[in-house]
Parts: sequence; C-alpha cells; structure tokens
Amino acid sequence: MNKPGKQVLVALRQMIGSGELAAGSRVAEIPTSEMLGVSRMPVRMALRTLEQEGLLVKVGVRGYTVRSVTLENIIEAVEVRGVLEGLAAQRAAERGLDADTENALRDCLVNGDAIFAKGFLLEADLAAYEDLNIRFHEAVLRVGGNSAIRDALARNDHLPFASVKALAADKSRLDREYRRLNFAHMQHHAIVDALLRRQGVRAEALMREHANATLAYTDILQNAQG
Amino acid sequence: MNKPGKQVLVALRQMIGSGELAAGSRVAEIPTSEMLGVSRMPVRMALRTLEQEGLLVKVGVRGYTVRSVTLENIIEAVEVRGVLEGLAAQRAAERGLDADTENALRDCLVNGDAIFAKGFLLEADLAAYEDLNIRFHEAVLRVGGNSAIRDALARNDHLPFASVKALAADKSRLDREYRRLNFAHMQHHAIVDALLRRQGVRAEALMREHANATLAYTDILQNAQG
DNA sequence: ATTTTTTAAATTGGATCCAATATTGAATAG
DNA sequence: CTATTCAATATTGGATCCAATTTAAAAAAT
Repeated sequence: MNKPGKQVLVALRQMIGSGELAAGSRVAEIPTSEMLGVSRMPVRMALRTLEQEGLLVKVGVRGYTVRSVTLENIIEAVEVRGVLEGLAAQRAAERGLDADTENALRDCLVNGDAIFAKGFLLEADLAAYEDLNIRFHEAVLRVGGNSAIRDALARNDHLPFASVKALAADKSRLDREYRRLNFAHMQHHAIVDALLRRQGVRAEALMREHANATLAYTDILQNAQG
Repeated sequence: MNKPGKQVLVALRQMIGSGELAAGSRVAEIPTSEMLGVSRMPVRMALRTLEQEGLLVKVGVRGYTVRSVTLENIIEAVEVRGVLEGLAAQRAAERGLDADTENALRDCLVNGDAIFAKGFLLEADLAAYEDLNIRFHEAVLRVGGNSAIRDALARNDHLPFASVKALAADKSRLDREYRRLNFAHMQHHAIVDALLRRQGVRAEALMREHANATLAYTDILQNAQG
C-alpha cells in the first residue's frame, strides 16, 4: 500500500535536510510531482505542511523556496529550546519525579558514566550517547512538560541542527567530542541533582545553559550556512 | 473573485473560536464544504492548516475533531508565552533599545497613564488599552525577538485566550478591570525601566510574570472549558 | 434471540481537469 | 536602439471525478 502523501513529505524533508534541495532553490508543484512520480495533490499538501514547519518559505504568489538556515537561526532556535526545556525542568523539579522517571534518569547517568569512564570515545559510543541523551530529555519533558511546551518544542525542532536529536558529532575528532560530550553529561548530572533536590530555578538555569551543548563547535555547523 | 482558501480558513477559525463549532465535534470535509459553499479542496487545506495550528486534532483515519481547550491548556500556553516573551525582553535589555522603539514604548506608557489617571475605566478605554498593549508587546519583540521566538509565539498564540490579543476584558465589571489592567500597566512601567537600565534578568522576570496578567479572572475563561 | 457475515454508505486521499493570474518574452512604435 | 505593450506560457488554486478503506447496518445462520 503506497501512501504518496506521507512519502512525499518524508522525501522532501530528507532532501531539504541533506541539502539535495539547496537553500533558496525554488520548489514548484509540477516538477516536484514529476520527480517523485505522484500527482500534484500530495505535493501541494506536503508543501503547505513544510511551510508550516518552517522548512519552506512562500515567495509571493509563485511557489516556495527552501528556507535559508543561517548559523544565527540555529543559535536562536537552540536558545528557544533552552528556555522551553528550562521551563520543563523547573516544573519537573517543583512537581517532583515519579519513580519511573527517576530510574530512567539515573539509568542515563549510569550509561554515560560507563562511556566516559574509559577516558576516551569510540565511534560506537557516539550512537550510545545520542540515544541516552534523547532519553534524558524525553524523561524531563515527560514530567515537566505540558502540551504547550511540547508543541513549541516540536515545532522548534523542525529546524535542522536545532533539535536534541541533532548532536552533529564529528567522528573524525573523537578526542574533541570526548570533552564536549563529557561536559554535557556532567550537566546531566547537575540537572538530575537539582531535580531530586526540588531546586526549580537551579534546574531551569542548568537546562537552559545545557542547550548550548548542542552548539559547541560551530565549524561543524558551517555547512548549514545559507 | 473570492479567495475560498483564505475564507474557509478564517471562517473555521472564527467558528472554532466563537464556540459555534463545539469542542469535540467532528469536522468532516463534505459537510463543511457544503456549509461554506466551496469545494472540498480548500476545506481539506484548511483542515490540515488548523491541525498544524493545534485547533483541530486528527482522530484516527476518520477526519478531525475540534480540540477541547481546557483552562489548564490556556494556563500552560500563557506560561510558555511568558518564557518566550521573557527571553525577548532579556535580549532587548542586553541589546539596548533603538530610538524608535524607546519612543514607542514611552508612548504606550503615556497613553496608559492617561487612561488610568482618571481613576476609573470607560468602555472605550478597554479598546484603547488593548491597542497599546499589543503595541507594547510588539515593540519588545521587535528589538528582542528573533525568528525562532516569533515562530514559537505565533504558534502558541493560535490557542484561543492565550494570545496577547485576547485580554478578554469583562465589560460588565469595569471596576474590577480597572485594578487588573492598571496592575498590568504598572508592570509595563517596570519592564521599560528594566529595559532602559539594561537589566536583562530583571526584564525577563518581569515579562515572564506579566504574562499572567492575561489570566487574572479565571471565571471569565470558564466558557473555554472543554 | 444473538452473533457473524456480507453489503452498502460514508469519508478521506489522489488524480485530472479547469480557471485565474503573473511573469517573461517578443514585437512594434517612438 | 530602447521602451512599452500585448500575448503566450508557466504556475498556482479550485472543482470534480475516482479509488480505497472503514464503519455501520441489515440479513442470515446458529
């Protein structure tokens, strides 16, 4: 069972994310539909969705262009993620952790400690850290989040490189990544400590600062320059 | 030449906001298109857009229902607006005000002072205050905002009652509104003071708290109960 | 009488066709 | 040779038609 609508959406998202559709290039209905072998309808739907997500910008009355994402845009989006996750952390601290979430967070800390105790990073560690990092942020959001926070974060994360899931680790510089990710992991420790002690403003400040861990090496991000 | 697409969108938004389309009720393509006298296409587009905006929720594979907005949802959205506008205020304070924005903010303060100096409110004052309130928040966002903040705010404000534009003043209780809006206006004074003194964290805290001024009388909001 | 199966109706997603509009290019006039 | 106007083409938005799927209702069997 083919679902052209869904397929067009993921195909275009992937093309934009990978740069196959360059920033600033025009995206018209007819060429896109021919390229993907579907009719104009699913393409039209996908374009409206991608515009809502902020990946495309409507240019006058004549179709869309791929949004140029500047380094500044990414920094701004990370800053916004910081205040939103900071709010979630504050709420989580004030509300207190349930047993499941506390266990999930402790598990993230133990996993990370095992990775960094070696004193160096292997390539496989990057994927493991990325996984535990996502679990960590999801756990905080599960307790401290609400629908408004989740909506705002989901929308904000549509921007490439701004999401928690986009650590953009540099596999060729594992020594440098060790220091960066170990620092981020120590922040995780501090955040859990604040959450367990019900220190709301401390948890918020830590989480807000922690967002910047995504951006440590801006040269990695230069390929996002539009 | 009517623009069905735009008209369907505003019509449905208005119907949802006014409660004409009750929370939880199903919104199908064919009945809606017949009701509005257009084809199914603009309706289909509008429904996807309204889903993205969070006013409709997709129910399985069978169409949409109007989102039930609880008082809790509104409180949460206002809290999110608080941190986002707080971030904008902090950035504005750190960056400093340009002359135009400083004049615009001072103008809002003068206008408000003129309204509240009387010691009571007339019905016409409500519209005047609403106008200056919007101008105030737009001015702060003009200096301290960025694309990520603006996007997140625009999306957050789609929820009825959560926006700056939804003060929901109670015209039948002008005495009570006097106290509430005067309080909000005094907060405006404090925020401008913080901005002029370049006190970023103070500006942020004030703006974040100021968001709650939208919610002073929860009984007004009870009709939003889903 | 109840349950299961089959059929019909409703509804969404996709494709094609049609209309309106803007942009570009060509032709003509100054 | 340049500028202006007119026409043609490209492109989006809307309408109608078609297919697939799900739900509900009705009929039949146990």
